[in-house]
Amino acid sequence: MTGQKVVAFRSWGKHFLIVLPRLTVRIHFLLFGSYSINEQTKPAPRLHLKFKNGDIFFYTCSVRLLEGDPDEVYDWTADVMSDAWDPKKARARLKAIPETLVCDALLDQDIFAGVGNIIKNEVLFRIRVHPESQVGALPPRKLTEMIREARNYSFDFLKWKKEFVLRAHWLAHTKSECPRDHVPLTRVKHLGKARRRAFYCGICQVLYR
DNA sequence: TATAATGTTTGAAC
DNA sequence: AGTTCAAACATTAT
Repeated sequence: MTGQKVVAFRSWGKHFLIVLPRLTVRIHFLLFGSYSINEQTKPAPRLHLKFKNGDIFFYTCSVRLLEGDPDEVYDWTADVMSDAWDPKKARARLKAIPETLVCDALLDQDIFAGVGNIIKNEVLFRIRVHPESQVGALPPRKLTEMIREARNYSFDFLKWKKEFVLRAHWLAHTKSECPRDHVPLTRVKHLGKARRRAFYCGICQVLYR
């Protein structure tokens, strides 16, 4: 990497990419990762890049090198925040896995790259779909909504995150009462194949089977 | 203060 | 050979 110029900073889903002429550094921040620019703010950086005009530090993250052109590695149409995001492709991919529970489908990075557990819970609450619904049982309009809100909520997430008000906007995730029906939300510790936390309302979120 | 989680990879176990 | 599962990573809010 020494002496090579950064060609681009990019992202695909939860991957942050530092593109150099012959290789790409792939950062994944996992649960607790962070970065700082110019000053080191934490004890042990996983990666420290020095440039003529400054520095970048990455902490507690996964760092991997990718050979070659990222356009050969990544399918940008699957990235929910990309300009290249293609909802029709997402729909086709979902059609191929009708038995899959929607709670697992939303976390599938090959379909919804970038969507995580918080977004999963909030999207399903917004569209009033029970997390254990089967993809193939969703009415066409609900499927459309799920695909649309996966992208939509991701942009809300980013906006609120930057304003430090993300948590304040959660309607279901970690909540104990349904803001619509004022009944206790169901909290499941390990739901679906992904075995991730789920928060949902048994009244307004419809189970499609 | 102890606990659990916004996520992924690895490797053992089945 | 395929899947399933827990551990590991190590920080932070609750």
